[in-house]
Amino acid sequence: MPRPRQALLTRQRIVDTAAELIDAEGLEAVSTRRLAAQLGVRGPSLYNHFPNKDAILDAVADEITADVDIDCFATHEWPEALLIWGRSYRAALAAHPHIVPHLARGPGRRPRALAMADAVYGGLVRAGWPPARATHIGALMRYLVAGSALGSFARGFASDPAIYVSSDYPHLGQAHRLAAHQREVDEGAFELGLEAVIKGLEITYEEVVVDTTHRFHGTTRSTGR
Amino acid sequence: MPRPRQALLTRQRIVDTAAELIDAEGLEAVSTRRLAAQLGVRGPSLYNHFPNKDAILDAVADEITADVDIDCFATHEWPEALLIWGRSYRAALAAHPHIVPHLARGPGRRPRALAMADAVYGGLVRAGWPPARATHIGALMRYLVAGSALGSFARGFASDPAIYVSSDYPHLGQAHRLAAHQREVDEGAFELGLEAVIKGLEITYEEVVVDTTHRFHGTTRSTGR
DNA sequence: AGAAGAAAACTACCACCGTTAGTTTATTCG
DNA sequence: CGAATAAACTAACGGTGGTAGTTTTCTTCT
Repeated sequence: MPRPRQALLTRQRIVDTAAELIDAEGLEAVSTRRLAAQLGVRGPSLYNHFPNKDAILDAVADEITADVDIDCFATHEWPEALLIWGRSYRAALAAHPHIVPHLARGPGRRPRALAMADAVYGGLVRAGWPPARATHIGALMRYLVAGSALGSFARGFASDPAIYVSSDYPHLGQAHRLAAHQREVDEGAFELGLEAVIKGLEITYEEVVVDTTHRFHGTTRSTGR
Repeated sequence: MPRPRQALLTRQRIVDTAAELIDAEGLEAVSTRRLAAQLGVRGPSLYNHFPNKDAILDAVADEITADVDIDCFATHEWPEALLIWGRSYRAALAAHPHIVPHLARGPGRRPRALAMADAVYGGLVRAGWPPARATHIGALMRYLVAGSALGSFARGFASDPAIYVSSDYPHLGQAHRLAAHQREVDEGAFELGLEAVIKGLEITYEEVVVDTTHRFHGTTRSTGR
């Protein structure tokens, strides 16, 4: 079957179908042939629209972060902006957790991720954070978001309860019951971490930014570590 | 070549060689044939010692976490124990960052990871943390450690500076210079996060544990969220 | 209108992947 | 000593990402 009168594929259709497949059967289930079959097409046809498989997954990842709220950095003070951004970022990834391992394999070409980094970095620097700290805060937030979104990784516990009867792990008898509600654990851990981090950063902000700027325009040396 | 007089392979030798290969060329470079070749052997021979490839990678991951300090939970107050554990955990993973994506693919059979979870959970509960909170704290710490150890993922920035000239990202001109020293960024972000989290948890601890226990043995209801 | 070129599907491969089956030989155990 | 086990091998299976080259359609330019 040569070029059809009406094109069978679109970048958008490929991305959407890939996302569905990932959500339904996980990242490993996505092979070029399998994805193509789902699209009623023959495998190599995908390469008319994407240079390789990674580019498809990058596009899926990029799409998923489309509606992360980054305007908040223009409309709110930095602590609240971090809260809003972090929660919407996490919600976006947690809705498609199977894509998260792909993020762990390199930066890729994801324009929206760059736009996000830009907004966060810009907002923090504008608020007075030193550039290096702004970068740290952005990275730190990504750790929390990605870690908690990826249940299967956050899950330090196996799904087989038989493991925990071993007396090698005397305290885990109750813990594995908690692990059964993994969604709640991840959500709770994220909220706990998010709030703790922002609390801690507000203290650091007073020391590093406010004191240094307003008091006597002094050296940053005194902030210690 | 049938069974040799002296066995060519050992579980330990396979694990060590796999770790070297991962460190030198990354996780994707490890195929059973390639690993076998490095061991002077023929691929399927590995299956005399491990049930499958994942088990080999699990063993590597487990070995790498061998000297994470978990005794600290027996010898220190919980905030300092978290600090010590977190830093040694991160150091262990950061020394072999290419293995981290494998951790993101499920719990696997890693006895040392379970022992670690047990020690952390036990230590926190012994210190008075409610079980659910102890689980959250353990998960939260793993987010920070894994995220910061995996530079290539934490790196929200591509290595190609040409991307950042685009006016779509007005604030990233300086940021990508920081991204060049990715090791330092990850280390800085981790330290910032670790200290902020512990600060924040100490506040929460006062509210949730000390107040509830010592004041009037009240209900836990008042701690809110 | 007609020629030229790009685009989008295809078939046929390629090298590689993880894994299984079955073979041969050496070691170990009863 | 015989039997069972263990550790290497060869051969092969189905699947993978990706390339080359073919055919036909659509678009664009003169």
